[in-house]
Amino acid sequence: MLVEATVSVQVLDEVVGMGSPMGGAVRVLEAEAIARRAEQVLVVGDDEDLRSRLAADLTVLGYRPVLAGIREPPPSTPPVALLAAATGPKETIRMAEELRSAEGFRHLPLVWLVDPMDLWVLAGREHLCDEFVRLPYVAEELAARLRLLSLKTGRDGPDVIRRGPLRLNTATHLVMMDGRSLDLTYMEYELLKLLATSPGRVFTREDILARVWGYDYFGGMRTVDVHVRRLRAKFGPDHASLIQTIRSVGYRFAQVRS
Amino acid sequence: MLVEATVSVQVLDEVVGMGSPMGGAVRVLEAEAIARRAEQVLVVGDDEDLRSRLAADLTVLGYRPVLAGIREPPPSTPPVALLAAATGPKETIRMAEELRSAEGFRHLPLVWLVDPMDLWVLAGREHLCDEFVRLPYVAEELAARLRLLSLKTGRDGPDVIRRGPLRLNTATHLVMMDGRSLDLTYMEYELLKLLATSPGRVFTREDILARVWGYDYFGGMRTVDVHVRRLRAKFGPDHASLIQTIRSVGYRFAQVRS
DNA sequence: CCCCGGCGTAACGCAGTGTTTACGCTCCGG
DNA sequence: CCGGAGCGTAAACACTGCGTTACGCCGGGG
Repeated sequence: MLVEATVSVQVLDEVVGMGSPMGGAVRVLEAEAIARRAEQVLVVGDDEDLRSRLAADLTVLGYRPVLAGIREPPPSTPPVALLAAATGPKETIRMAEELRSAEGFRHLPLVWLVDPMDLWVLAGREHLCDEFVRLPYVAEELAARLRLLSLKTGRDGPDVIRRGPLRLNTATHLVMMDGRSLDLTYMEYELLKLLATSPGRVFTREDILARVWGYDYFGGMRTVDVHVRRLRAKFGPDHASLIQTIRSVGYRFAQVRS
Repeated sequence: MLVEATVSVQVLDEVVGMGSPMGGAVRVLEAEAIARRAEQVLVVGDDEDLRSRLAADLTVLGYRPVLAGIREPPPSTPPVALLAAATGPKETIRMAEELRSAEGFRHLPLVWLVDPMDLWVLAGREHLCDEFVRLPYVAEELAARLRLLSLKTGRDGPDVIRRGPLRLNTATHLVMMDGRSLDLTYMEYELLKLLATSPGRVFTREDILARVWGYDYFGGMRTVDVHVRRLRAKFGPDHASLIQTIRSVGYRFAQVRS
């Protein structure tokens, strides 16, 4: 499983690496399909017809659909979920809320399938929806949106955080920069994980000390500075600025385009 | 065009300045002024028909479209751009690459308008596309995607204070004016945050010193003046009047439509 | 026992910021 | 028309906060 995932990333990077005209694009799609053969997509909803069509299309696109009804708990934790409700937008909202409040699915990116007439329900509910597709959907659009979503959320799976040149596998504690693995100590890893899980967000030294060192920790603030410096040193000069200093406030992980 | 804009600003300032009773003519001008304050959207491309339809829909949706051809440089730097090409996807790619390599537009979020037949061009070009809309587009979908995009790029959300052309993200400490990011120092940021959280309310220098510099602070009042000046300088001549001086009283943030 | 990696603390210098001062302009009342 | 209060502006000054280095403690493994 781990080996498969690694191979996938490499193949995808190579494919993305070359810019290509029309003929190449087809090859890109095929190669991508092969690369992603292990990637699961959760399809949840009560619209049997839509669900089965999605399953078929996803299979062609190289994903592995995992079907679930609206009341049954999802059988596994795929990196992304499609919400397909026949009973209308109210049911979609309910499913989204339920998934977001369920342990293990809190950060699962949600893709809504929405009738154009029901688009109004999204207003003010953007926190429940990471992406949406207009019905009737087009398979190519679905594929493109899933690709964009995977780039934007920076997650290659439930355990892998991707931020620009950085890969952080929270399951194996493996950290990679530009494909080279970084040897981080425990505190360095925890600090980086905190910052990288919320790119752009500013953390004060108090925040960091409390959340990494523990709420009962009592020590100097400069501890954080020094650990940030050690991280930046291991990042190398090209990527030292991935962690930015906000003077008189704290630190933040840079907002990088994936 | 330039004259219109100038007039609008003057009228707005007057209207804001006094609590004003107004006749019909003033109302019209005020509406223009409000429109000027609305969030700008750059519409660039060679599809005249699509461009004008987008302009009309965006206006209805409360945005302010800024049109540009494919060869002319954009007249300003709005926070988001729509790419509308009639000559097909190759032109869209060219436009995206050009904008991304142009100084000042490097981080401009790009929304592609794509024919379903041309969706393949997106594969491997995700770095040139932050969002896309399938043609023929639906106005409600466009609105929803623009909203989602501004959430994801941090231009809107629960932590963002929106005041006219100003965006103050308290989570990332990022401050934007008309889509351009402002580089503020800590005191400048805190001062602006205080004023902007209560637009229209007048703060005396004592108020400001106590709430920004601390109740135990003891120093000259002119400190506030100097920091206000630096803020206005960074706002630029067009927006310097966002912070208004109330002679013999103090300062206040202008009341603008957010 | 010693060695060594991981971690916390202290000290120092510099760049970036905040503060003070000085001067000129504008507005307004006499 | 004059004078003063209030404010804008620029520049000099003072200092804080951060990066950086060095050092010492602690715990685990050889």
